[in-house]
Amino acid sequence: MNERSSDDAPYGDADVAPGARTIRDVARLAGVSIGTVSKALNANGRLSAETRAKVLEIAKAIDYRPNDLAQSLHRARSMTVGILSNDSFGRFAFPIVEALERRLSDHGIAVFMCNATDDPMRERRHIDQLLGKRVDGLVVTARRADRRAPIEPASRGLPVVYVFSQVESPDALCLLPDDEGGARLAVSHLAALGRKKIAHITGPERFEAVRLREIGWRKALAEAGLNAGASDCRPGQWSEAWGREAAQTLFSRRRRAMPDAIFCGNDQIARGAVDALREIGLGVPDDVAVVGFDNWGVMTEAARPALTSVDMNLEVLGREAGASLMEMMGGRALRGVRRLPCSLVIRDSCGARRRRTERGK
Amino acid sequence: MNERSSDDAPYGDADVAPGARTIRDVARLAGVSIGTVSKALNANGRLSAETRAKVLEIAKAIDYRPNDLAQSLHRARSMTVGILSNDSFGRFAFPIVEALERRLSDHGIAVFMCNATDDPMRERRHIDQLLGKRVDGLVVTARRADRRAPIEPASRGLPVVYVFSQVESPDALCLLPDDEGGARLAVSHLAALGRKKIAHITGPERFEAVRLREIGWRKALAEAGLNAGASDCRPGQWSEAWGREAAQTLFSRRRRAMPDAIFCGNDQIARGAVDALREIGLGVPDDVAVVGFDNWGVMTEAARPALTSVDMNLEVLGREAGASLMEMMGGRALRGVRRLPCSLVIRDSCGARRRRTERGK
DNA sequence: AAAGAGTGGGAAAAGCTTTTCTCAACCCAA
DNA sequence: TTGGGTTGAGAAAAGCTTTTCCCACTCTTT
Repeated sequence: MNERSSDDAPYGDADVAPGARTIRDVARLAGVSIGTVSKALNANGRLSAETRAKVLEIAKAIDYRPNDLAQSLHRARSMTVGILSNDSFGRFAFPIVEALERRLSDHGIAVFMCNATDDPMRERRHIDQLLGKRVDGLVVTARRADRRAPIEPASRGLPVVYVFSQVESPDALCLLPDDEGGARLAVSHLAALGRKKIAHITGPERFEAVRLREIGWRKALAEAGLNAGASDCRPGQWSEAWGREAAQTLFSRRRRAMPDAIFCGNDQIARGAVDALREIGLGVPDDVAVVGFDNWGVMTEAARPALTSVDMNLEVLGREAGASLMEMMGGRALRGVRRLPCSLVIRDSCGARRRRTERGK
Repeated sequence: MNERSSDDAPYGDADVAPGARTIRDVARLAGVSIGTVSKALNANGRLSAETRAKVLEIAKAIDYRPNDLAQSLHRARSMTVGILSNDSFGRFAFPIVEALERRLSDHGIAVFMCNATDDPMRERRHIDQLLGKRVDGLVVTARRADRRAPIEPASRGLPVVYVFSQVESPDALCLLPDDEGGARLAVSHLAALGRKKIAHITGPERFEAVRLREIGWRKALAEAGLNAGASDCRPGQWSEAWGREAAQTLFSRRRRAMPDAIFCGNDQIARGAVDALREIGLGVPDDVAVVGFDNWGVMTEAARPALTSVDMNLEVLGREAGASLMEMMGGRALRGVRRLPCSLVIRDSCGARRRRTERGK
């Protein structure tokens, strides 16, 4: 216990210069060269077990951590990517970005977050900054009505993935939810439950998502042998107020022309609709079934009854974006538009759930 | 036009090696040394105007961008900070993070986004990663019921700011909204409008914010010479359902004991309350005034009537966090708990707005 | 015309790693 | 005893900038 052993030296902070420890500190304390330290830490060259152990011990004792900047400089890969959001990160971008960050950070890749808020100058500055930092890839995300122009550096060979946003160039890789498919899912479900007259209240038509969801609605109606009344599709706003207003209009018709189901373009509209129906005195789902879109918990759970809704599986979108980006960073060239499937989350507003007749068991 | 001029050489991509251009490429094409290029780009040493112009021209032509990794390595400042979020970035963290990012990126500082989702292992990994990347500072944010343990590397001299989250150590700098003050603002406002019996429906008591808002409510009542009935404070859940339920209970009392105002712990509760009141047949704000907390647009605008609500000014919080972090990175030591003021956003549910009697003009 | 001052640009070090190449020492066998 | 093979570790270059120091050249002045 008293002999000269590795326990003798505590290697306190006093032994190393202030600031972060460098490989030099380890080398000096271990009495070896910096090359040897590097080899020991990376289990790389040929070293005696003793030397290796000694180095590792010291490195741990002084809490040495390799400088990623130097590593990146050396291997010409920074192990970082940038995420550029245009509309500020909102309800939609978040789950995506979160899943993406998780995916990438599991592979040791860190994520720079940049928010351009639709300001081209800021976007330009951010891209410059990211290029300066030598990011290995870029993710561009934004909820936008229209397609955006591709980011410039794509031409420089930097991998770029557009997620939840579509770009004009055919060489870009765009990941999007399958809005049309999601709409079909919802409307087919309603049709399968026996609904005959399914209306559609939705958001502003300048959104591509609105147009695609309407197409899905029409196709599903056609498949089910139903037809869309001339005034059964009501584009408007993404708000509860619009949902209420449109529902009121829809149900101020003569009784025969009233819908027995509404497929809504988002959950806020759907919630407005169920509120209006309740106030009119119609039961949901008994008289009218309602399905929303987005599966946004705050809305679906607070609505009475709880909303059945289409989920865009944004986390999957984020994960796939991460996976695609990593493939591209690995050298593969990906391009084109990929639309990932939505799913339908069934709650009480569509009438598919068996009515609970008893409370207890 | 035909003479030898600087327009002769387009300096196409063919003239430089693949990958990002380096200062060497510029030096070679300009026929000067790399030191000279550096001086020209940084307007630093003594150079002839010609040389400087030539270098700048070439740098621009080949789209040269200094390698931040090398710069950071050299000046031992990475110009990056990490943002560590514990609960996933949610409705609260977003505005903060966004303002923070904007503030920092205006100073050329890039932001690493890390999400630990309350997993200590992930948090540890993220911190290690950030330290490896030699971030100049760290922001920790999270909406949590309880105080968290301080991040470890704080002891190493790395500036850390806790925002929207409080930490046990007195040496830490914590930025928080003034929950108590916000509550007083709301309740004093109601009292000033002549309300005599102001109830409080709020969230789970394990949240410090709930406890502080209750204190604010009590103090404001006392200041106004009102007293809090024994059952006028109702902690519960952060949900609309709870808001409805609590309001129903509150108004199933005998008429004399009914409140004429409710201060709610958040906007969801407030919205549930106004819905319940409407269904009971009580008018808001005529019979009962309601004030929410958070000023969350989705709720305040959709509620009928639109909710008056306390705004925590999260963007200000984010901006201040950025400013504080930069001060700390500049060498100043900041510590302690700073609570930033809330403000009251007046809409229709509190009765302060003049009732619109005419529609047209 | 020569000496001194001033000016413009280059060389080199430093910042931290990784990796390759080289070298010294040791051991074993002939 | 000597030579060859093996092993362990160091030296140095490369990756990209910045900055300091120094040198050579030119212009001015006496």
